[in-house]
Amino acid sequence: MRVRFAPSPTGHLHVGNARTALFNWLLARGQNGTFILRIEDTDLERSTRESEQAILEDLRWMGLQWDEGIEAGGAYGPYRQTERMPSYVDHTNRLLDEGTGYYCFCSPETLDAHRKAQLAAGLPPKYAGTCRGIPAAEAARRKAAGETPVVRLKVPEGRTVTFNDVVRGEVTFHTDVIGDPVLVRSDGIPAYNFAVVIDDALMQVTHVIRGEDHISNTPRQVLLYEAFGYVPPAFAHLSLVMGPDHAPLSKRHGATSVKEFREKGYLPEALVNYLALIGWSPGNNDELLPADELARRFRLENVSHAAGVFDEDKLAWANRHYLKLCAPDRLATLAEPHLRKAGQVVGSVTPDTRHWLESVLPGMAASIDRLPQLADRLETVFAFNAVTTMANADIARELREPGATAVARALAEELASSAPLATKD
RNA sequence: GCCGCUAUCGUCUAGGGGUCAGGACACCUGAUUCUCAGUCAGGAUACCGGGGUUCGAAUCCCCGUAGCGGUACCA
Repeated sequence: MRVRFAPSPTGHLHVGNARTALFNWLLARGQNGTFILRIEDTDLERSTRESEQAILEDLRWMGLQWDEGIEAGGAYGPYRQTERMPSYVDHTNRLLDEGTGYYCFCSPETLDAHRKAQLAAGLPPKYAGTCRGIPAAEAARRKAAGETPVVRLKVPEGRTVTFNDVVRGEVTFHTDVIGDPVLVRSDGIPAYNFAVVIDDALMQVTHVIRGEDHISNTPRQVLLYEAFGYVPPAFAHLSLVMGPDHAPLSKRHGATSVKEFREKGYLPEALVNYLALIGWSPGNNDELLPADELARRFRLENVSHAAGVFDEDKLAWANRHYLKLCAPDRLATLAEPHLRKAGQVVGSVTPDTRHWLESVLPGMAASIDRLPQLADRLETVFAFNAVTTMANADIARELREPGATAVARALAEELASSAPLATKD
């Protein structure tokens, strides 16, 4: 089994995409498969290396190691689409030679006018097929004369395309509602539908697990597999992650990227566990399980068909759970940037400070939702003022009770007999 | 508009022809000799609507409705 996650490097990793990556990873890990990471950077205007790096960093942070792909290498590279042009050119020529692909010289304006007219007439706005019949010789002459055509796929008329979706079952589309898709743009860069098919086929991907937004593209892709004589992989379309209002989760709902959740102080294992619970259940009424156990139980067939609402409260609940399991030294490491941000840690951390943090943080971590709240807890220690505290009548009365005095005395003795804290700063 | 996908508590879900429709988050109540958090014990809340099939439908079928996706030289 070979699966892949193929993000476009056009921004940070959205939790919805992170979930898609996770489901791929879970399947690969659980079934002893190979998890491939491919970068789909054919949108030249929006793709950046910075985004690519950010996505890689987020995936690593979540612990979703890939076996093959960008930076990891492998026998099916390169793993960045813009570096795979020779394959695309080769496949374009095959289609052109066979006549299943053809040059289209229609201008964007013409296309746009036609689309609007179709819409106005209440018809599906598909490409009219104007350039389907242009002879090869004429196309060659026009190209030589400087025109820059796109290459389209000739979608067969009057038939049906069916594929079996692992999560949804059989899905059928009629080719009459599919316009001839653009395979190669006028600048020679392949379009999504074309590049994915070639890459997935050449990389021997066996299961294409991706977002539901690609379900309508699938028949076009199946047609391409047919045109090339390749065996289509199994498809599995995951429903989308929504906001509380059932609109796709976006910035206006608050945090949406893995990076933001990391900065808000969620542990990677909490995010991973929670994300796995949207649209899937480990069974047995279990919810909080380590990633390897999730992978062991994961079945694509059990993934929900319906979109799920992202619930940060439940994420926080998972985070509380993992915060309690967090080892002291790791907790100190994770907390440090947040304490630093709160001004509680300044300069380099001395072994004494480190030791103190490791001993005091775990107790506090038991009652917080997120890492930054550790600073709030610590604040009660740093900001304690005996004078103002005793000025509070209720507290003063409370502390004068016999029981309280005994406790205070015992604490003072305990403190006096233990090693003093470092006081040099 | 057209095509496609989807529909169990507020939310994530289990289940799936005969169940007290189960769990979790959130919420409410009580306990934990004050409070907060935690923890523990309880509680309230759901099968989108209408038709069919059937002895029996939340479950199967059809229609409707709603949400989402697509209908790009974005992916």
